[in-house]
Amino acid sequence: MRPDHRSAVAGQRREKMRARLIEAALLVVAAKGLDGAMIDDVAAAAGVSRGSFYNHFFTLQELLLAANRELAQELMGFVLAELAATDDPVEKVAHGLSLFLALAGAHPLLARFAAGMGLAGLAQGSVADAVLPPVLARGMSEGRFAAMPLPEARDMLAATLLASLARTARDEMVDCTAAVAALLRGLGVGADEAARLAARPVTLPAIPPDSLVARTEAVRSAS
Amino acid sequence: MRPDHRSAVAGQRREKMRARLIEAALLVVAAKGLDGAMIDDVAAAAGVSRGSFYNHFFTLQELLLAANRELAQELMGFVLAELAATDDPVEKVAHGLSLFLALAGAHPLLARFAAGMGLAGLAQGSVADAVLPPVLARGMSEGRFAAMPLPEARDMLAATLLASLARTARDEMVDCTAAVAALLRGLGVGADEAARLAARPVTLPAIPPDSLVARTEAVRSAS
Amino acid sequence: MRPDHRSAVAGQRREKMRARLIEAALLVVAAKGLDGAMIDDVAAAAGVSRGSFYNHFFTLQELLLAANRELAQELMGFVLAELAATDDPVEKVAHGLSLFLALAGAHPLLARFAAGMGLAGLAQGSVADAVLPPVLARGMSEGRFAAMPLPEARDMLAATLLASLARTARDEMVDCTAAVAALLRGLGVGADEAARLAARPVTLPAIPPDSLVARTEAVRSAS
Amino acid sequence: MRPDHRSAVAGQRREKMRARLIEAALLVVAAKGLDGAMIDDVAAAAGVSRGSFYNHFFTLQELLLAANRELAQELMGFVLAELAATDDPVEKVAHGLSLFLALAGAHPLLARFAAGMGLAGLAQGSVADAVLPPVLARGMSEGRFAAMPLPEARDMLAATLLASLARTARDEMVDCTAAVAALLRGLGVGADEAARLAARPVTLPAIPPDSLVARTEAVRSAS
DNA sequence: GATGAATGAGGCTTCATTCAT
DNA sequence: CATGAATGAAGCCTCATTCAT
Repeated sequence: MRPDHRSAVAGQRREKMRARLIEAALLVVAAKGLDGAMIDDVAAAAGVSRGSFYNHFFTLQELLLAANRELAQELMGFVLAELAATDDPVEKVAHGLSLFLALAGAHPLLARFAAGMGLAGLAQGSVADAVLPPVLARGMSEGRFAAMPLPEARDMLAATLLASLARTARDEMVDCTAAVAALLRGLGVGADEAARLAARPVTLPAIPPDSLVARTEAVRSAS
Repeated sequence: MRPDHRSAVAGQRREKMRARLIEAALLVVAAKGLDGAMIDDVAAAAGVSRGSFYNHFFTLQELLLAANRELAQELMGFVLAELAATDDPVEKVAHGLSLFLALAGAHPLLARFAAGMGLAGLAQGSVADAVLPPVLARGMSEGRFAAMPLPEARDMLAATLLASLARTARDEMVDCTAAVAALLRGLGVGADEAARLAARPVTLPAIPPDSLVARTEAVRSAS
Repeated sequence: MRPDHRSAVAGQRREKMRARLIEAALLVVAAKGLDGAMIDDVAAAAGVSRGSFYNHFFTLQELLLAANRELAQELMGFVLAELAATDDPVEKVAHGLSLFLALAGAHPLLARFAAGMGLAGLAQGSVADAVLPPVLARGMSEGRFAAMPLPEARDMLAATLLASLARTARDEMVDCTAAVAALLRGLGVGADEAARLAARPVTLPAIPPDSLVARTEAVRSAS
Repeated sequence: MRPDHRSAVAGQRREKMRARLIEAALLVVAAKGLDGAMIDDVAAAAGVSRGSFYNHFFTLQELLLAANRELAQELMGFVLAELAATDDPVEKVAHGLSLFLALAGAHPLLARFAAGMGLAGLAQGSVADAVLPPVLARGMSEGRFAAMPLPEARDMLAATLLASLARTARDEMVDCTAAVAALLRGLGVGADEAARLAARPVTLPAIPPDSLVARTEAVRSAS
């Protein structure tokens, strides 16, 4: 039990509490909406005291942003892992969008959370902002996409996906194939290729049991 | 001064107060965001007392929805008036999107309000929901647009426009031509035609001085 | 019921609530000490809601300062009224100090409040600061007091009185005659004259029933 | 390393920690005032953890009283050492008051702390209460001071000194000579002798480098 | 209708204290 | 002993809503 061991243990516990709060935030926002979420709710959902919240975050906003960031990073990780073998930018975008929508359909909790966060989740610095522009740029430079400013392209994809999430969150049906095909066309992909790529069936990525998504689902189904 | 004259005068005053409150709501939401807006702020911005607010609306939510509705109706009216002479659905959509973005660019106040209202402003029953589907349906049936479910098409247009408004509200530049061209391609319009239609210069619709938009700008510049 | 009448009535009501809060503050500080006083206590003691407090004061500190100021002004008014006929600065100071101590002895509530406020009550801008220096200056220029800087003289008088109030507040006996005589000597008055003036019996000033002091005593005895 | 050696070492460490906390308390109260001081501040200023505080004191109040007591004892020790050679009670009081004011002037930190503690620092059982009455009693019995109750005399001296400290703490100038002369006159000393004694120049007592005062200054200047 | 004082539920934040490591 | 995360009681403050004038 040397000092560095002590502090390592302390750091792990701290990290664990932070993770619990983030899971709780996902659950609460999914259940009561962004504006219905309160610090007390989150603390209660995490099974900790009100004060513990303040030991880790200054404001609810800060926690929600952290949750949004971690969630997006994790999802993006799953999607990118699945796309690792794909080299063509058009296929990458097509399959990526489909995978993303499939994930949201399989985990309505996430759809509700993301929809609740709204356009704020797309802001500069978001994960979408980090991942989309490079592949779009490559596709344009290779002539696979029509040339257009990156922000406009990114916004069209991200905002349309977000609208789909919002529909999923409201339990409305979403025609993913049509949505992806339209977006591909918008990027300049030919109608036939767009239709073919959008129609390709997707396999849901495996969700490791210690991931944020899995843990949150576990907590939810337990309650 | 017969009773019906009295009540007519009273009705006019009532209507005027309602209008002032709606203008005030636009200003306040544009300035402080949806969540920062409070009844007191709105009443103060309208130059009336807190109590007067309750003589006209039950909740702030109600006022905001009314403001959103009136604003959207008015804007849509301007755009549709401009499009009255256009019969082709593709041209109608192309020019309509361009006009809408141009209006938002000219009146950042509106962009900020609409961005503040978020995706909620697109919900079922919204003005966008009333206007877009018919013209999209006609375009599809005439073979001018690719066939796709209407909700997906409407969401792509509305959400992408909203993202553009949000960028305008943040004082970022928006490449309207590129955005409109991408959306037209997404709807199935050929790249060349999309580029040509999106590039057509727009004339800002005239804003009648007694319109909500004009009055709000007047109040804003006075303060 | 003309507009100005309406607003006059409103202003009176506002003033009344302010007065009630100030009375309540005196009672609460006297009962629980400066640091024990809380906004809730004051509101409850005034028989009004928590929110009403905030309609009139921003912070408890502000209310306490207002209470201190009003109390000091009123007391000083009683004392000065009694001294109106006295012209000699030495007599004025001697009798004024005695009267003040007698008032405090007769109204322990005030002693407790003033003692609770501590030296802060003597700060620049206080009533003592407004009243003492002129008479001290006159006494010095007439050669009745030893020449010395006014702040030092004022502090000696005010701080020593405050210490006496604190003893009164703790229910200890205070020898007012001795204290006043010592202070007069400190100002440069001869020992004999100091003793004679300090020993002069005082008649308590009449307390008008609508004064802050009287109203506070009434509220206290009612509870 | 026999048990008693171990415990002796432990005792020294304990004593050292206690001293660090007391120094930290002086610094914090001087910087943020009595009511602004919090356990966390003190612990942080001492460079130890919150928990360590509780290993040495039960409450903040206890620490502050200890700090006040140690500080007063130390200061009084410096002053009394300087006065050891003086036998006459009048000279003892005169020089003692002057020394005390000079010390406070040279160490504004102490003035701020003492001013922050307020009249509470003068309460029964305080160091001033232990030191002043005997010398005042002797002076009165020898006919050097006017006869008066000891509490009144002690309060006049202590409260006036405290008011001077408060002025020093607010960075206002204090005319020590005038203040001391007035107090001596108040005690019954003739004006001429009072003026002469108060005007006598004082030599600041030497501050041993391991004293509380010196250590605190050292910590302060290091930060 | 208009006014704005009064209300109080509801949520926020601090900070003294405990306690497992 | 030292540490610092966790706790939760205790206060603070806002703001939607009511209501007498």
